[in-house]
Amino acid sequence: MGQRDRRYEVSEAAWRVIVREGLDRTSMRAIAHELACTTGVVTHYFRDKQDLILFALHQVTQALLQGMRAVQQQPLGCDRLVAMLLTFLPLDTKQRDILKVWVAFLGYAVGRPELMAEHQRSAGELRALVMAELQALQGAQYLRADLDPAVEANALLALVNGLGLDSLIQAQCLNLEQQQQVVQRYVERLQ
Amino acid sequence: MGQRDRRYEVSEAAWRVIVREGLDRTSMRAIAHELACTTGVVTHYFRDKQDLILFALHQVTQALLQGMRAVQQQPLGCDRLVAMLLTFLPLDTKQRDILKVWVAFLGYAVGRPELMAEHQRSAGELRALVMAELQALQGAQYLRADLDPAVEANALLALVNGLGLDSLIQAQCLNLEQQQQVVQRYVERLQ
DNA sequence: TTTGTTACATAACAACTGTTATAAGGCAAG
DNA sequence: CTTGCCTTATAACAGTTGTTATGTAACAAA
Repeated sequence: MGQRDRRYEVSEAAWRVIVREGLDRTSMRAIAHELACTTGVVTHYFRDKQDLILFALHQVTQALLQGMRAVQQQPLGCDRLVAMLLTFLPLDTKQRDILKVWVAFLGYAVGRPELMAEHQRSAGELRALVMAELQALQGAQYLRADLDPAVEANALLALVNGLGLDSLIQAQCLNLEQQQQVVQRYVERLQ
Repeated sequence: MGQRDRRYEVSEAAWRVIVREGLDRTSMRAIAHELACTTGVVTHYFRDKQDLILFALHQVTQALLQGMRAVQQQPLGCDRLVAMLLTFLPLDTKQRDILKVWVAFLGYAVGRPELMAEHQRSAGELRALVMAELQALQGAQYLRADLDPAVEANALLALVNGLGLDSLIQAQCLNLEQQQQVVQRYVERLQ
């Protein structure tokens, strides 16, 4: 087991504590306890707590990007775009946890410009992917030529972000099927 | 100056600290310092810190509801619905701060079911308002009769929530005019 | 004036925080 | 074996946290 893997283990332990107890209760000692070891391990693989936080936040971005890239295996088409967008909805426990950690970090970034900048970069990468998808669909005549890919990419991401958030809050919201329909219909209107 | 007002002053001081420094750095002492007094004031008007947090969170909900109810003065129509939805977008500094505090609290509520339930109640009230508006518009033949008000209310709120969030992250996102257009177009499709 | 309530200040408490230094064991290379 | 590195444990540090108790003015009611 390399040191790389150990870093991931610490980060994943941090995730579990964040999801279960909240980010502010995720102390070095709590992470170590989750990993069933002492704080010596945590401090050995991460300089600072901020170092750990940034690593864990980066993991969130990677998880989201990985989910989106996975559906790029499918053949080009509007269904692929929809599938890509549905990646953001918390359909299983894992994606639900990803969203929870993401929200926790976003709230934590309020009043912290350097962390908010990290979110900005992350959102930029995701938007670029969706925008490229839209342009590809436009080029293949799947979508109308008069719409602005940048605007639509933002709108679509905002929509799925909002839907995912509502799911997290569990505001007696739409079930997953209904959420998928909402996204589906929005995409259909772009055709 | 009654005791009610003093409670609001403390809560507003807490808001300012949250926006400027982040929720986790918003300690009793920081709030007192922001109010230019000692912690005795804070502890005198709030039993717990949780008591203070819940009050401040409730203030966020009230601020959002107040903004939505204000536009209900306008004559019924699709423009009123759009105006109601635009309430959630951070067009000025105050609404931007409201959104920041809201996001901070939402992230803080991860791993805290009782706080998440408060968000749930808040979201429920907002959704009820939008849903009532949709039903009124349907009754007046402004909107198509075949669409489900509950689904559309959720979708619309998700859209504006997502747009507002993107604005907060400042992800080189759409400017306010473009965001308004996105909402406007979505509503037009419901007609 | 006396009394009692409200409003605020001060100080101390134990618990917890991130950080750091030091030490001990595991294990491969020489 | 010895040497040195990697990993982990332990302990202590100074600072911050929420909470609580106590003290002290201000001020209205009696």
